[in-house]
Amino acid sequence: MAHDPRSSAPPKAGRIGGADPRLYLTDEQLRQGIELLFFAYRDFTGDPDQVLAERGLGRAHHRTIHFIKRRPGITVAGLLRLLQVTKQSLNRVLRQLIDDGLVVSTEGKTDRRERNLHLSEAGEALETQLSELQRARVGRAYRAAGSEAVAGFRTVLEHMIDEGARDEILDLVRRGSP
Amino acid sequence: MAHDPRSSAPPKAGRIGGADPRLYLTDEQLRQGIELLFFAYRDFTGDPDQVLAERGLGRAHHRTIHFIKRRPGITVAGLLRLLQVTKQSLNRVLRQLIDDGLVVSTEGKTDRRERNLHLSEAGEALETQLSELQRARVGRAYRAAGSEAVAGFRTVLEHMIDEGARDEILDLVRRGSP
DNA sequence: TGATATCAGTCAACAAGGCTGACATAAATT
DNA sequence: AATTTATGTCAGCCTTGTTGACTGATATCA
Repeated sequence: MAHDPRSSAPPKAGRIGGADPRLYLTDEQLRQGIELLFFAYRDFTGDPDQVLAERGLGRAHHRTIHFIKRRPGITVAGLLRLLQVTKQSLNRVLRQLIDDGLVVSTEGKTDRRERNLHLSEAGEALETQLSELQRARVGRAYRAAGSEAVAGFRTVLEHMIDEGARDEILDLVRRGSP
Repeated sequence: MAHDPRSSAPPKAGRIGGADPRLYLTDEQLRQGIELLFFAYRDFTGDPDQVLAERGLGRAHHRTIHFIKRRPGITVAGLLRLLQVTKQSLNRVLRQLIDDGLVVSTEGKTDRRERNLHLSEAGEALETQLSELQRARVGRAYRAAGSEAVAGFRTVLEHMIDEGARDEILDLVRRGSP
C-alpha cells in the first residue's frame, strides 16, 4: 500500500492513478469504496424486506428462495454450502417455507437420503416479486452507469471474493448449478 | 419492463431497454450481478468478524466505530441518521463501547444536551486493525481490476443507492462530515 | 452381511442485534 | 413557564445466527 495506513490526514488528491502499472490507492479512496459498498448494499437489501415482512418472512428466507429458484432440485447440503449457515439454522427457515407451501421437498431420486428442493407456484410468484425489486434496482444502476462501468463493477466484485473459493463461486454464479 | 415478470421460464433476452442503447441487459446478467454482490459483500464483512468476536463485539460495533472514526465528534443523533437503527439499538452498542473504553462521550459544547463521540486510543487502535482488513481486501480487488474497473465499480454502486438520499449520502461519503 | 458413514431433521439452549413502547432527565427554545 | 429536543434506560419481543446431542433412513465399504 502506498502510504502509511495510520496517517489520519486524508491525502489531497482522490485521484485513482494511471491506466495500469502503479495504481495509486489512498486510504481515503479505499474508505470511500468501503462506505459506498455499505450504503449501496443496505439499500439493495432494503427493497425486498417490506414484501417479506408482510408474510412474516425475513432476509434468510429470501436468500433461501433465491438459491432454490436459481438451482432447482438443489439438496439441503448444497444449500448449506451456498449459504454457509448451520443445518439447524437453515432447517428452521426451510421448515417455515415448506409449511407455508412456498418450497417443495422431494426424496432424492438416486440417493433417497437426499431431499431435492423446488419452489411451488406460490414460491415462484414470491421469488419473482422479490427479485423484481432487486433486478429493477440493479438494472437502473447498470443503465445509468453504462456498460463499461458495469464490466468494472463486476470485475471488482469478483476480485473481492475470497481467493480460495473464488473460482468455484464464479463458476456457480455463471453456470447456475453447483 | 420488457417481459412478463411472472413467466417462470428464464427468458432468452429479458432486455431492459434504456439510456444506453448498447446496454443489453438480460435478467440473467442482472441476477449474476445480484449474486456477485451477495458473495462479495459476505466475504467483505467476514474479515473483521473474527477480530471483533475475540473482544465480544459484533458487526454493529464495527459500523459504529467506523463512523465515529470517520466523523469525530459526531452526535448520537448524527450516528442514528447514518446507521438507520433505533436509539435503543444504538445505545446498547454504544454503551458497551464506552464501558469497554473504546469510545469517549463528551458533553456538547454549544448544546449541552448533545454528546460528542470520539474514539479513545484503544478505539483508534481497534478501528485501524479492523479497517486494515477491509482496506486490504478492497485494495487487492482494486489493484487486480485496474483503475477503469474501479471507476465503474464506484459509479454503479453510487447509482444503486436510493435516489432520494443519494446526493446526501455521496456528499457524506466524499466530504466525510454530515 | 454387518459395520460405518452420510444426509436430513429435530430438540434445547443461547447470543447478537434488530424492533416497539413507555418513561426520565437535562437543556434549549418559544 | 411551557414545550420541545437530545439522550438514556427499562422491559419485552422477534429473527437469525450459534453449539451440542441425538434420531432415522439410506448408502457404502470391508
